[in-house]
Amino acid sequence: MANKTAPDASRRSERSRRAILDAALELVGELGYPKLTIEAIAARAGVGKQTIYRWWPSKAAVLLDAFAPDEDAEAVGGHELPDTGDLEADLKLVLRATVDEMNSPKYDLPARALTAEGVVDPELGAAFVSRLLEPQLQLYVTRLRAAQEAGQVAPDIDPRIALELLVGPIAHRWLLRTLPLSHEHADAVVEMTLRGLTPR
Amino acid sequence: MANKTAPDASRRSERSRRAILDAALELVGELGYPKLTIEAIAARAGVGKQTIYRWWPSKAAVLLDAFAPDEDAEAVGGHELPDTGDLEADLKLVLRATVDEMNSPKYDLPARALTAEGVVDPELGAAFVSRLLEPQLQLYVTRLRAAQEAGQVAPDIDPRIALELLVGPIAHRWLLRTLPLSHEHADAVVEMTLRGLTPR
Amino acid sequence: MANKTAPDASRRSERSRRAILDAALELVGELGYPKLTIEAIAARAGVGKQTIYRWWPSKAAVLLDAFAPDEDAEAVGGHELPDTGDLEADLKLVLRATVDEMNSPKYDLPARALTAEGVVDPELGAAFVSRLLEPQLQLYVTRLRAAQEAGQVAPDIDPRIALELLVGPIAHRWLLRTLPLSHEHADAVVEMTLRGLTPR
Amino acid sequence: MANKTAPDASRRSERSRRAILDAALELVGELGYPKLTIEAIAARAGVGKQTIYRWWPSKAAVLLDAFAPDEDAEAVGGHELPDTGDLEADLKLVLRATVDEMNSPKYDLPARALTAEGVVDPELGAAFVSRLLEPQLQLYVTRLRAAQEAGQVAPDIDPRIALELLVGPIAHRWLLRTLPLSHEHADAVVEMTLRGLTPR
DNA sequence: AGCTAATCGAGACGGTACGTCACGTCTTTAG
DNA sequence: CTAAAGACGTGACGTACCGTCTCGATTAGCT
Repeated sequence: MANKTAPDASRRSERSRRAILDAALELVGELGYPKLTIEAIAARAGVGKQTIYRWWPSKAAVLLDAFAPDEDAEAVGGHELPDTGDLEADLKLVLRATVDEMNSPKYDLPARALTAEGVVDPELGAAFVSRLLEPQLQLYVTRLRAAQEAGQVAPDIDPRIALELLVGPIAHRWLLRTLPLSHEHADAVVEMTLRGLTPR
Repeated sequence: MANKTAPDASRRSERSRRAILDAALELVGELGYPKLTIEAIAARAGVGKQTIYRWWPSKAAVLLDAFAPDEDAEAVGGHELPDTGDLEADLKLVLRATVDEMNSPKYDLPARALTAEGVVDPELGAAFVSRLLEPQLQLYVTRLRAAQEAGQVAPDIDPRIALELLVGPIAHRWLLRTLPLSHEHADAVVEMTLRGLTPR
Repeated sequence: MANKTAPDASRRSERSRRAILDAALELVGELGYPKLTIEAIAARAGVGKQTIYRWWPSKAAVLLDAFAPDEDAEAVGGHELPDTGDLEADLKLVLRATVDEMNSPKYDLPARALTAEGVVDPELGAAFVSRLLEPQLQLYVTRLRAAQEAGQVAPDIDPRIALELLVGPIAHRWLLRTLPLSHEHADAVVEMTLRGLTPR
Repeated sequence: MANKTAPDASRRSERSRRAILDAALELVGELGYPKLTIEAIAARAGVGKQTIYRWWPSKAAVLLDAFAPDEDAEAVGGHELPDTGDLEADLKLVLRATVDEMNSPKYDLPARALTAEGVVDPELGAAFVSRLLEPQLQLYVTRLRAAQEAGQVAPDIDPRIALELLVGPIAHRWLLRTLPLSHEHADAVVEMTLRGLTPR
């Protein structure tokens, strides 16, 4: 029961909403997240500050909306992973694409900002994960299950953990900048994940 | 030629340094990182603001110093990983300990704060990695090489990547809170990393 | 030619008008004039803001209407001053009543607010004077002229100035709060005005 | 006991104080009191807003300081009324000067603003009266007492009331704008006050 | 052992952004 | 078609911290 006299969403100005979201994306690119201010977003969007505060609780939330695919827009850049029958090749393809994305400033900057904020603000983090990350991860689960049915992956493997072995190392390098991300690295992660360390 | 009139470190007040570091740690626990302010640290430490600005470039740097083991102090809770000859057991032991640490608020809060800040501020991130993270990761490299020599790990495995398969998934869950961290999860990661996904 | 699309007074809602005026009076008592807002009046009156803006140019104007006797209503608490033939007694009676009014919070607060606003806003001031003050002052003129005809006041006296000698000192104390208003003070003003300072 | 952690007045910047006071006076002349904002004063003075809020509770208080003679500066435009032995002439001189002052925009605007604010804000009103008005009024008391000793004023006259008969009517016209202020009016007030209304 | 220069606690300063409030205008919805 | 409701752009509010800058009052470390 919202007792905060919630605003009437049906009267909301779509014009302003878009302007705010666009301005936020532009500015995060120009200034970086820490220097991004609500006042600047409002100014750039030609909007009153209150219009931002009315609809979003924080600049992170604005950015999340700005960055997230529009609700209805089907899928997040495709709603399934490729399945050529060759699991290793398919995973390499996808992880290489991920690496490319993370290496492109257009994606990198806002994504880092949101991720960092989510690390520290659990509420935002939850939103980030459920709206952006989890749908992506489910694609891996689906693909891995298909591989399992095709006998290419051992039946006792938990696809959730498997996915983490693939994605975790990439995310680690990306977020912490321990070593550069590269196609070679992505390939190595896929190969090692599929085969394991132990000699056979 | 440092024309910034660098302060004379020999005259530095150890008393103030400790008070600042302690205050920073206390406050990050009480308020969380975003509400942590230099003014509050100064007030809590009974110190002038300038004394902080003289010695640290940002609140993140203060926190890094506060959180980091004292320079020379012999490493970060031990300078090697256990080596009982049983690689799987040893790794489980270590990763379970890591999980426990991440589940304890005393470690979790400041560590998240620093990590998040490092995600977004490359300079701080580099310091964080080289002072805190990398030394830890090197321990894995060392242990894995030992296992390689003992024939428990295939000779063509790159220990750096291997370590990422182990640590990446844990870090992923910790930072993004996709799913809870647990001993079971740590064990599963170790097992899957060692064996790989492919049926054998 | 009024091109401001003047509202059609014949369609005006009397219900809303009264509610607004009542709300304004209530609120000025509760909050004082500076904290009185149009939004609060609208809310209290259960009225849209536009309904206020349509009919009044400012909150001061609302308050003026709220405070003023209804247009045609027979004058401002009686349309003449008493005339018992004893000028001094009559004036004391009237000024004592004025003092009492000014000492009663119900009158004091909105009257001060309006007066203060009129001091600073000439337009409102003019309205205030012509609608509320001047009719009152004319009563003094009338009474003084009667006294003049009865030979109780010297024929060369300008009743307008005389009235100011009576009313000015009371208003001075009231508005500037130099010293408290009292019946004794009112009496002293009447006596001194009638007799003058010079020994006779 | 000030528990608001009062600022340390000895460290106060005289430079900023003057700039603020000057800016306030300038701006009240340019914009009028209601449009005078603290932000504008700060901007014009080249000063942070906090520096104003640190030392003054309201824009009215700033203006009071700006308008008031500097504390120590001896007197408020002279510390006594003229005494030529001719009371009537002396009073006319003084009241005519007062009228001139009130008719000059340079004095009129800020003085009205302060007076109006004092009418509505008792705290400010008290400061206004005790710092600016009362010292002036005391000069009348002194002059009238001298006249009393010289036998030009009846001994039972209360100089305080007498002064109000002189000043009240002028203030009344000034503040309420009932009729214009003029030398003739001032003269008439003096004459009528001295002689009274009653025929002699 | 005293001098002297740096650091220290303190906090005022010019700023920027915050999040809130009210303004006066405009649009949408229910009677 | 009016009027309630309230979202909107605007702009000021008063507060919180920023990072810089004086201030004495301790401290050192070097004569």
